[in-house]
Amino acid sequence: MRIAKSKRRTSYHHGDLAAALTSAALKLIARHGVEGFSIREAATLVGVSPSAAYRHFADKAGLLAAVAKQGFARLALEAQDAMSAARKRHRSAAAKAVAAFEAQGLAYVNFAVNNPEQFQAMFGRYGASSQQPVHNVCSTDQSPYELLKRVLDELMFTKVVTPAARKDAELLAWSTMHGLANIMLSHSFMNHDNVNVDQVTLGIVRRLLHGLRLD
Amino acid sequence: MRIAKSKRRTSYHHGDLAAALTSAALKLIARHGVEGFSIREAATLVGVSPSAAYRHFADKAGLLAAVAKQGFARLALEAQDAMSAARKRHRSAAAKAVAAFEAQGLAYVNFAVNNPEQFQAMFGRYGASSQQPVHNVCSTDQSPYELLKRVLDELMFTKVVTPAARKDAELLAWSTMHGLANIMLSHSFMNHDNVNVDQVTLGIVRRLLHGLRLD
DNA sequence: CAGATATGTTGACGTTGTTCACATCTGTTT
DNA sequence: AAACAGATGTGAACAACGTCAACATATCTG
Repeated sequence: MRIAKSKRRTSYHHGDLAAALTSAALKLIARHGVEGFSIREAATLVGVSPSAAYRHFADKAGLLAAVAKQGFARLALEAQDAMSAARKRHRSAAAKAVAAFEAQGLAYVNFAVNNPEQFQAMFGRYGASSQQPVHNVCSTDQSPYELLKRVLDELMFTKVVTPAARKDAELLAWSTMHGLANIMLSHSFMNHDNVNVDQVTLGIVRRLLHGLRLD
Repeated sequence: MRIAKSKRRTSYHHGDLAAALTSAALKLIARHGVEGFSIREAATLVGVSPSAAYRHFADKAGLLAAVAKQGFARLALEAQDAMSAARKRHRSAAAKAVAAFEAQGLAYVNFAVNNPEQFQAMFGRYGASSQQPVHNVCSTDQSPYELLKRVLDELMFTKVVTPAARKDAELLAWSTMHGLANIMLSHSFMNHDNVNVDQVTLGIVRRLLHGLRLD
């Protein structure tokens, strides 16, 4: 793993090393993958000695957790944008809810496909989330699971369902979306070279929606 | 990472180092996780010098791929056993198909929950499957995706559906099962301490089955 | 201005993946 | 049986890694 050239800086102190390191980490993760990432390379890229990183992060996992955190924030933002845009295209509350649900699924899968390595840092076993509880790495209002729960509520607000059935519906929807996202970027058991991600995703989301009818 | 004591052996040659190494790797992966696994520790555990491993595997990823391969074989076996047992409990072909589908889902999720690290080696980005095409690591008749396709065929053999709809159904089912398995072992966005894995899984599988109606 | 605190550097330790030259065993050919 | 070739294991080495302790320097607070 060749180490890239270092930037120079004039002052002894960096200014915002923590942010610079997470952003460098994001770049490097995108390049060599999460497992190929090294704290030393990130430090060198930022133009700082490797041990400087330890003033801002407990260890390698800590840095990766910061990358994951950033990812959750961005995903929540993108999903919410997509949802509110989708809602604007319809009049009735029911149609709005359906459109929002579809938009959320599309946003989720697209995020995974377009940022596979960050997605891996967010959900993978290596970097974050699974060694530590998710709350350390993702606030409640950015949790994709919470987001999905909310749009599901919107979708079923008229129906009267038992709490258990609601919980089942949540888990089913979350499983399907999470599974689809993982499959889309795993390059396993699929040849999605000639595949339109949006189209396939929308197909699955609609079928899921259809299956979610709680009757 | 402390290295365990080594076994002794009498002869210069080992006999079946490849198998011994994969089995040691499986043990160690179960202990420290995939990312904490080292080829040196496996070699030491088997009682052999680290470089000996390179006579049997190209590199670390190669060894992990072997572990993954073993996992696919075992999963296929368990799933098929569970399916044929389930089929025996019913008379009509339709009921058999439904029972087999349920059994397959249960087997899949249970395998993931009971062998989380091997599951990770099979599907994770680190060890295998994603750097190399799956065929290197899992033969067609052991592919969980193929298995699921077959049981889906059985399930829908009466219905006439377009190939596109069938493909959609396959992807939906595969996404849901794979997603559920991942969620079950991610300890994220769920507190499944007081959770009966079989019961929850069966609930999801039945709901999926319900959503799969191709009308 | 002075001390305290935050931040960055240097150098080191132990571990890792991997390779190369060498040793030893096994099987085949003469 | 002797000689050889191929397969398999060893030992020492290399560069890179995560992490830490001792030290240096900048910034903040009084």
